[in-house]
Formats: sequence, structure tokens, C-alpha cells
Amino acid sequence: MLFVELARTSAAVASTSKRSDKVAAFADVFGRLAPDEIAPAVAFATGSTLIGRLGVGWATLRDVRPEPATTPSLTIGDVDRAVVTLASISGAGSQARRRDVLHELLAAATEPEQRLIVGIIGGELRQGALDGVVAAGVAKAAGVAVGQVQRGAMFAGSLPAAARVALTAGQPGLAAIELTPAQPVQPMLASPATDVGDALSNTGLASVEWKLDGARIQAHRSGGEVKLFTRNLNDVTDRLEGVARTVLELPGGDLVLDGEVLGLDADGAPRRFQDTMGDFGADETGRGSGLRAFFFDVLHAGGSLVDEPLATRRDVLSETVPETSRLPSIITADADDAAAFLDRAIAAGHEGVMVKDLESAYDAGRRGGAWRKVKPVYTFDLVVLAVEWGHGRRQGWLSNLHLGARGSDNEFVMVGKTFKGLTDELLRWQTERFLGLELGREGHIVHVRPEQVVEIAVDGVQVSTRYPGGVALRFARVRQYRHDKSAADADTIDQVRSLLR
DNA sequence: CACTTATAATC
DNA sequence: TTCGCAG
DNA sequence: CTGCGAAGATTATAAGTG
Repeated sequence: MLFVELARTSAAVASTSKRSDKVAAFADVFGRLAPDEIAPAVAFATGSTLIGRLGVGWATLRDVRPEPATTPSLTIGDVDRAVVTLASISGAGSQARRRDVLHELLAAATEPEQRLIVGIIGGELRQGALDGVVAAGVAKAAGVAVGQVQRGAMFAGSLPAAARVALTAGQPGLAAIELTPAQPVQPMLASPATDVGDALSNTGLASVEWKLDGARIQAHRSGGEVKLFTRNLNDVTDRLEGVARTVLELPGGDLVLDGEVLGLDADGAPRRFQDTMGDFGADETGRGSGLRAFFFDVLHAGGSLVDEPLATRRDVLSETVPETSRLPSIITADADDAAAFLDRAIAAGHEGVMVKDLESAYDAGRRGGAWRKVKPVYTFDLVVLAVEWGHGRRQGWLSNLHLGARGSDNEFVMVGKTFKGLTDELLRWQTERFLGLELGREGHIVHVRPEQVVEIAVDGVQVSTRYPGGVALRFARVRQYRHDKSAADADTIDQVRSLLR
């Protein structure tokens, strides 16, 4: 199939807000793909490729922009092959060679094809459709239920893989896809709760577990071989030798575990997330060996457990994994008990707790109400130093706020940015407000007189080398504008720093 | 060799 | 990772 | 209730520059 068909479909999908129209458009093209085109085409439709790192990002895309071709000629296979080529280039001179390959690809692409390619490689397709809509398109084309496709994607580890099965083998093929050790599955996700009472009101009797501030890890043991995957299903086995050894030594046969890795200090206290990531990100050389795994769920042990209730999976976990490699947890429906447990987790230096419905199955890939996360929120009253013009649906509005804490003698120290928590009404208000405080412009940044105070919620702060105060906010979001406060009432840089540990 | 830029990963 | 909006 | 897009901070490594 010609790539331009996919490109036209993407453009059509972007131009409508009607989900059903998007689904129908995708279903039309998916139904006409040759078997070998299915996986790459579905990946392209979701704005990604079958391969992870291409070594090409926004900066390269910005520089390499040949004139579009006037006639479409590229096939789905052509684009797929170009992607494989890009990913394979390395060594000295690789940047120039990647540019050459990219230039050749884009020069052969018509205008809509260029838009799709740039969106895919840049990772910002913004067509109003990702895995959810595309899965629905696959289901429609294959004549099966969306849930079947989603389930297949969860256990096959990716939507493109499930799509190929759906479109070539239909419902029976999809039904045959099962959780298989050594084959990573989409991890179950949690939605946020304001406090443990809020969480428990949704879950009922729950397993309340420490939430560690590390990286999610999925451990598979199959035929005496261990594989470790991240939340995004990247294989990190050779970065975590110690963890792999631990899993290898557990009793029983084939096994799939869900957990978190992080580093511990000599006294057993959790290291800062930044330090854990330092070890985690480092290649081999044994640096990641300082990381330890703490498991909280088991998906497979002598058979699949994903459809079993959490209560059962917990029992299996405690029989399989020693307490030292498990997360502390309690079973309760009582908010006071849960709150006390949360306090202990915080006192031990951890991020918070997870509250999980004891009766719930392991809903791979879902972010439902069965798992809720609870972590403390801190607030600061900060001063807006500058604002950036928004993109996409925020085009024409001042959006991203530069935030400053009060330093010495009327100086403000920037500690981060945020665009979160703003309603459309607030965006309108702040655009007018900050244009009124404008001092000057620098690209898409509007500098303003430091007068407007805003209450900012954060999960915490972190050490920073790029911000002048040596501290940066973590997950900052707007709570409200403080019309009752002036800049002189804002919180100080020392108050922000006091949250460091 | 030191430093910068680009990319991709975690949260 | 958080949050608001639209379907 | 679900999916999407608005963008944040940090880390590491590879490749390019002077």
C-alpha cells in the first residue's frame, strides 16, 4: 500500500474531533493492508515506529526539510525500511549519514506524507488518536470487539503485534494470545487519589502497600532464564544483574513478577530518585548492581494469575518471594489504619502508598479505579517571572509559567515551570494579566514584572544543576492564583530548599 | 581531551 | 509524571 | 470513565566541536 494513504488518513483523523469518524477512517485503510504491512502501518498510525531509538529527534527534523515530492511513490514498506536503516546507523559520521537517509526519505514524500513522517519521528503527531483510537480501528477492520484487540495487545506486548493477529487470524487468533513468560505485558496502572479515605471509598477492603520512588520493573523467569523489563517494556536485564540473580534464585518454575527497583543507603533508607536513576540509566559495568527489587504482584507462577483476585496473587507472592524482596503492606478497609500506614511509609522516606482492591484482577494496561495512589502534596506561593506562548490547543494563550521563589533583596530565583492545572478560563485570564505585566520578549517567552503570586502544588523538590538556586520543583501544577498576596509575601528559596533531602 | 548538543529513558 | 477537556 | 494532549525535571550515552 502507498504510504500516502496512511498520511491522508492521519490528516483526516486530525481534522475531526469525532472519535467514531477517526475509527472508521483507520478501519478503512487497515482492512486493505497486506499482512507484512500491518504491524508497521499500525505503529505509524499511533505515531510511533516498531523500533525504539532512531537517533533522530526534533533538532534534526528542524534542519532537514527538503521540498515535498509532487507525486506519491513511497510504500509502507519503504518507510519501514528507512526507519530500520536510521536505527542501524552508528559510529563516527553517523549524524551526517542519518541526515542523508532522512533527507532522501522526506524528499520522496509528498506534503501530507512529510507531516506524518515528521510527526512519527518527532513523537508529536497530535492527530487526536493514539493506541486507544487505533485499537478501535483495528477491531472494526477485523470485525472483532475492541476489548479483544486490547487484551491481545496487552499480552503480546504491543498493539501492532496484536493488530497483525487480529487482521490475519481474527477473533480465534486473538483469543489464543496469552500471558507468556519472557514476553512482557503492559503493566497495570493506578489512578491518583487525594487521600487514603478517598482511595478506600473506591476499593473497599484493600491491600495498602508502600509506594517506592524508583522505577517499575517486570521480572520474567522462563526455562531458567531471567528477563527484566521497564514500565515501557524496554529490556534492562543486563543493567540489573543483582536483581536478575535474585529472581533466578526464587523457588518454583516459570514466573512473572511486578515490582519496583531502587537504591538503598547503607542504613536501608531509600536513595533519592535522582540517584536511583543514575544507577538505573548507567550501562552495564555493574553500576546498576546497587539497585534492589521489591515485588508487589505476581502475574504468573505455574500458570497465569492475571484473572485471579489480588488476594490470591498476594498469597502466591508471599509463598514465592521472601519478605526482604517484597513491599510492606497491610490489608484494611479502615481509613485510620491506612493513614497510619501511610505515615510510616513517609517516615521511612518513601513516596506514599498504593491502595488496591483485594478482589480486582490484574488489568494489564488499564488505569482504572482498582489501584489508587496516594502521596503527600506540598504547596508553595511563588512568583511568575515569565510565561511561554502555548502550542496546539493552547495556541494563542500564554501557557507555561516560569516560577520564582523569593531570594535576597527583591531578587527572585527560578525553580521550575508549569503548565498544569490551568482551566481554559484561567488560561484566558492569565494571558490578559501577563500581557499587562510584560517587560519584553525572547522567542516565545514573555518576561513579566514579578508581581503575580500563584499557589503551586508539588510532589517534592529535587537537586538541580540548571536552576540557580540548586533546586527544582517536581511535578509542579497550579492550584490557584493568590490575588490576596503580593510578591513580597511569596515563599522563599530557603523554604523550597528545605524540602530537599 | 574537555566541552557541548542531541537523543532517549525514568518519573 | 499531573491535570483539564471532549466524546 | 477513557483517551488524548498540554508540557515539566532528571539521568545517561553517543557523537560532534575546537
